[in-house]
Amino acid sequence: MRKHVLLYGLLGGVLIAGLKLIEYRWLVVEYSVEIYGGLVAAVFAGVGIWLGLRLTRRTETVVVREVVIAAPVTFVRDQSKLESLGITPRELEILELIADGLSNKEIAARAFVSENTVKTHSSRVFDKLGARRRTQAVQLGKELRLIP
Amino acid sequence: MRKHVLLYGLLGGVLIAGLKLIEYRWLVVEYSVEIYGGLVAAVFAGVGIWLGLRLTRRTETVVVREVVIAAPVTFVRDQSKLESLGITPRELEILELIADGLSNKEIAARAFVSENTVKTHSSRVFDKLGARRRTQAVQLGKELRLIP
DNA sequence: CACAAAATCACCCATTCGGGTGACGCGCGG
DNA sequence: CCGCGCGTCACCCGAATGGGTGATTTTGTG
Repeated sequence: MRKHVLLYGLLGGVLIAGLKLIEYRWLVVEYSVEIYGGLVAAVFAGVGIWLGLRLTRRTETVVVREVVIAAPVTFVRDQSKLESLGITPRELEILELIADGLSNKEIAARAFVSENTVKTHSSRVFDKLGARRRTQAVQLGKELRLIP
Repeated sequence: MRKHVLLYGLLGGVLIAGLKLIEYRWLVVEYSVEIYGGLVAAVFAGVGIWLGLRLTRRTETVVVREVVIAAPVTFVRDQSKLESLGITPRELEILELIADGLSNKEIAARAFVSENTVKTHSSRVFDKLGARRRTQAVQLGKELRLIP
């Protein structure tokens, strides 16, 4: 920065000196003062632009901040698969309870229905999932993103 | 950019005109040509700098890239829990197959052992996990990071 | 209201599962 | 060499599970 200012001053001095020299030689007598002014203007404008570029050279800082997004534990149920399989809300609920490792009896107690009802729901959901065992139903349910 | 160039040209024209005017009024007769040149130089240097600034204005770009680091599919078995529970490799293997939704018979076929052996292993692993059903064992196994 | 889908419950039967017990062989470390 | 842990296998029994059928009630929608 300071270096540039000094350089600018020095350059200016040299130019002034040069102009002075030119002036007394032939420019003034040969050409009009407009030419002289234009020349000076052009030179200084050029120097000005150059200086402007120098002074404002700003390295384009690209800050790349890598942010680790919160673990995608955000379970989203695949509603479309749920519909395409024709699994009802109640059946899904039973499936979730099965996945929690509960027995039919425990599920019945928790869902306020009879054990037979739980069996019916589970049978239906197994059928829709193509599962033969509850463990398989759980495995498929997780794989198909029906349960967390 | 083009706008700036046009503006610069226009400004230059106006200045030239102004100078022309000044020239015929009093500047030339009152002051030396050095003053005149200096004035022109100063004006154009200023304009040049301004133009330089305009043309090179560069906004500091901060790019924030949100990167999802390696999905937490990196399952690491909790060896310590495995040891503290006294679960043997074979038992763990059976547990994994149970988690895959296989029946004891299927597991027996896959592990090249009799169904009775599978039952023994599963019984032991259930006991060590404190599970009463295979679904519960799977649930606990996943929770304890023993199986994926 | 009428109809369909969903939810509820029951019963039967075969299979699977879980729990318990006992036994045998193998390899390793005291 | 002997004991122990591990893996293997067998048998029994009761409970849980699944598979099938049928029926009633509830609920939502046209």
